[in-house]
Amino acid sequence: MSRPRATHRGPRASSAARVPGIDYANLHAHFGYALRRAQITAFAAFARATEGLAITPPRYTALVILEANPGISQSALGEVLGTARSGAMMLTNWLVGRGLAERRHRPDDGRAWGLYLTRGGRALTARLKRRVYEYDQRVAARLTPAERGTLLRLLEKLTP
Amino acid sequence: MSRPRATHRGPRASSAARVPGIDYANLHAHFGYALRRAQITAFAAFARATEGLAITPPRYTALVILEANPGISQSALGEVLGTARSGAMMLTNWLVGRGLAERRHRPDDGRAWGLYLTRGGRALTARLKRRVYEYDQRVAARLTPAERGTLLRLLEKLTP
DNA sequence: TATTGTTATACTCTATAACTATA
DNA sequence: TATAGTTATAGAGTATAACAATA
Repeated sequence: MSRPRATHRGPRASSAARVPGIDYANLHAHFGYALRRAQITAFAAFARATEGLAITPPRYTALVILEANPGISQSALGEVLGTARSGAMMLTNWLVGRGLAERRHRPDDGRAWGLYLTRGGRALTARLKRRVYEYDQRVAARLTPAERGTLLRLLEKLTP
Repeated sequence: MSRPRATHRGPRASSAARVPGIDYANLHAHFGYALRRAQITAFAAFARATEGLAITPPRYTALVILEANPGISQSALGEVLGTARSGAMMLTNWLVGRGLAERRHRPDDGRAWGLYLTRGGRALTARLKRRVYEYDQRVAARLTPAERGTLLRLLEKLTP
């Protein structure tokens, strides 16, 4: 996925700390392992930022993408999220059911929907963006400003 | 989780590439998003490294932990993996069912098991470690040696 | 023939809670 | 009373496959 495809059920308490007395061998020298641990930390921050709002990472991504790409089709949304069409549909159903997004028929293509945020969806998205950004920066606060830029650059370089 | 807790079902085809024509807003400036994309790349490499072996990240972690901590209890293993006791049990059942690990009664505590790799488990673990390391390095090859060290250091610093 | 959306189904992983046996 | 292991159950998330409508 491009595509943050999350398996994430909402707030989780787990931390990424090492268990004392355990020999981790060379696990921590692996990028896959180190990335996973860091991601758990970032997930925990996301969960706190969206507490009580039933927003998961893919839902958040969908809101941001819909805001920036009004009229996008369900298939394209699924492609961005890296999920199958059926998954994009259930996600869209959830957004529509909450009154956050709506489907509009496309004049040019009778098969596809155009997806749009509702007023409530735009309001929630704006609020979420502030909160998620705030908690993201709180995680990043463990690094110096220079280190933050370096980390983002290296992560981007790692990803094709 | 500490704890690489994977939701990962084996080889997955998804890539982490951007979809052309889509406005991603400032998603890529978020550490949570960037970490997730990088992790997807690392997962894909892990899947290739373990192709056909039915090894998932938590299973791999369990093998490495059992190798380095012979006699560890199921509860401790669950704590390392960041999963509930029931999850540690199912994972252990899987390893035992494949003949990779065995439970031995502890002389000092009648409640707990001591977990040990079998000879086959040790052989598979040794093989997996080489392969996973190889693919991990292949991902890291997109970075210079200096950048690799920097990335690991920054990821470690990000994680409490 | 290919594509969009839809529905149904199954599978994996995980969590919770209740139970037992030991401590 | 607390802990290790076990079992059963439920839930979220995802994938696959088949179908109808449209291109």
